[in-house]
Amino acid sequence: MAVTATHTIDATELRRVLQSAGLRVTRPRLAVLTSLAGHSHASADEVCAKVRAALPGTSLQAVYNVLSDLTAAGLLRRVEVAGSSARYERRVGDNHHHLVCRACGAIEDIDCAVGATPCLAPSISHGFSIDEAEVTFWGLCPSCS
Amino acid sequence: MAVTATHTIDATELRRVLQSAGLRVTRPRLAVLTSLAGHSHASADEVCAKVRAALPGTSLQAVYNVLSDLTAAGLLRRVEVAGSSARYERRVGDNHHHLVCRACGAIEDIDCAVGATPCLAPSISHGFSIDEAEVTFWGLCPSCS
DNA sequence: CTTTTTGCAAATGATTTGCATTAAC
DNA sequence: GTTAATGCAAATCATTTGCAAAAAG
Repeated sequence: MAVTATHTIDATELRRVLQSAGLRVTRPRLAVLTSLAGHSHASADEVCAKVRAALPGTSLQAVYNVLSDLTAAGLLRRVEVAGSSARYERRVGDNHHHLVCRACGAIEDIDCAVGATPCLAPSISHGFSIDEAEVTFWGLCPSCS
Repeated sequence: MAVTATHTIDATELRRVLQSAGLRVTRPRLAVLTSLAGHSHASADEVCAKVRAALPGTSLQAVYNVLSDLTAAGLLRRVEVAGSSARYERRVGDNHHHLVCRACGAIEDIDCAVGATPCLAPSISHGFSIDEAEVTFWGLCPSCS
């Protein structure tokens, strides 16, 4: 039976991504990457739900494994925002920041004004060698305000 | 039996703090506030250990209750850093930031260069009304680097 | 055929909840 | 005396771990 065209296009591309990261190409991994297309910030649960739509019977633990492997390989970025479970996104390595709605938890990406890493420097560093400045903007999204 | 002098001084001050926040003055609350003196960033477990030194038999759940009440009353600030349990500090309302060691988890306060809240503004706000910019600087502390 | 992944179950850790007892006011 | 806070146990939630069965290269 033929694989649908839309999946073929994605899969070929994603297959390459996995292989160049030295990871085996598996159905759960392709499904996780596919589910995180666009600029979504999905939790493990949400990813699992989307993955199951394409690959029924996938276990939540398998999703956790995949997310962890892909994050370790640098293919995903794990975003931890106070008060909610971890979220994952495909934008990596560009040092962007996040805007979080206090009411509904919605997350938006915010491009960093400065391209450098870290993009900010504190006045006093207490002798630390700083490699990243993580910025979270808190507020209310248009629908909640 | 006499209360020790050092406790009396603290307690009088702390008692006022609790009362002006509309909270009852209890031994566990005084002990929690005392344990968070200085510029410590302690977890619930650490607070509990310190509290028990002064007030043996205090339950961890009571400490959680107290921390939650005091945070809700604005007497404590809860700091959540990715990868570790929540920490509490007594510096509130001054919009300061944190410096975290990736290796040992040590946390230092960083005064915000700007006094305003939020101290930063993103270039694009996606229609959000932003009230806070939370900044976490990641790096290695002097002992770990 | 060898090694990595998956899937399931069970464990862990942080935190919250419910409720009777106790302490503040 | 009322009302709020404590202490204990049990529940919950996100996440990790261990191991046998299945799939990838």
